[in-house]
Amino acid sequence: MRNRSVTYLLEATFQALADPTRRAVLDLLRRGSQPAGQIAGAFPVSRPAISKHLRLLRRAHLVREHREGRHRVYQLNPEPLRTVDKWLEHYRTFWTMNLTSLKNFVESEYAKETGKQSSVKPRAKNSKGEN
Amino acid sequence: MRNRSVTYLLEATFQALADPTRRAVLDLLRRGSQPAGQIAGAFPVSRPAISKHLRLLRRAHLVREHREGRHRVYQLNPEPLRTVDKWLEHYRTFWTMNLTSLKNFVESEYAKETGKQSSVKPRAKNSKGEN
DNA sequence: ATATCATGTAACTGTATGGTTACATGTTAT
DNA sequence: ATAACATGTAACCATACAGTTACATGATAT
Repeated sequence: MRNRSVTYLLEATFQALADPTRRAVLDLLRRGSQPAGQIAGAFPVSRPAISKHLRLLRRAHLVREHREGRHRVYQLNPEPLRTVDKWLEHYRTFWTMNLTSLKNFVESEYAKETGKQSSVKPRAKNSKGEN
Repeated sequence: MRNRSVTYLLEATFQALADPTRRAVLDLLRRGSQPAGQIAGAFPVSRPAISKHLRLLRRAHLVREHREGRHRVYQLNPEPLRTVDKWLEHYRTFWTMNLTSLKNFVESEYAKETGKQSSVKPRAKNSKGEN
């Protein structure tokens, strides 16, 4: 379903972005569309290797391809990156928060859930001996 | 420095984010730190499987771990996601640009239909045959 | 000391990835 | 038709990973 689609899209996208060569291909395509051979020429690996990278990028819909004579021109499609951006949204609040207050927040949440005292700050344990 | 390079960090991060279970773990930790066992309890896979996921998340520095008695409490570390956010920046302009061109496209279509002038310059076709 | 709990690691399996070279397919030029 | 070009795919190899079960380690409680 939709939820499944987003999950799958994110999976394919992150997977595609995990490889430095593929990220470099995207960076390259930011400057403009290019045929496969020209893309391959920009990297120190074999042409078939790039062909396979392009396949993964296609699978993630990060690039589109159209034929132009005997060339296959690849074009950047930023759409999936927007999905990544949206996914990041949940976490953005975390780093805008001051790191110290984040730490406190997280630890107090843990304390609430477990009823246990977090080991960091307060030493006021009950009658138990410390150290 | 342990921070080899942004490239390496991005690689480990995207790699870690590629798995839906690991993303779910992060989503869980957004609510608060938890010991490994409790995290594992939230998923339908075996505990060692989660343990390995946590190892990858650790490698990407997406979580931190500290011992608390016989528990190992895992805490979200959003820092690498900030790096991802920064990486996305290059592409963000891209999709806002796409939205802009889409807007222009829609407006020009509207103009064609109504004969109204829009902000998009009318294409002066050359002598080439048009159908 | 011993049992129990919490957790990581080893060993193993099946699958995917990243790389290579060799080959197939389709397009353009002669 | 044929040669040359652009590109993808197959076959193969090594490595990584996601999952499993069995085992090792370390902390608590008795």
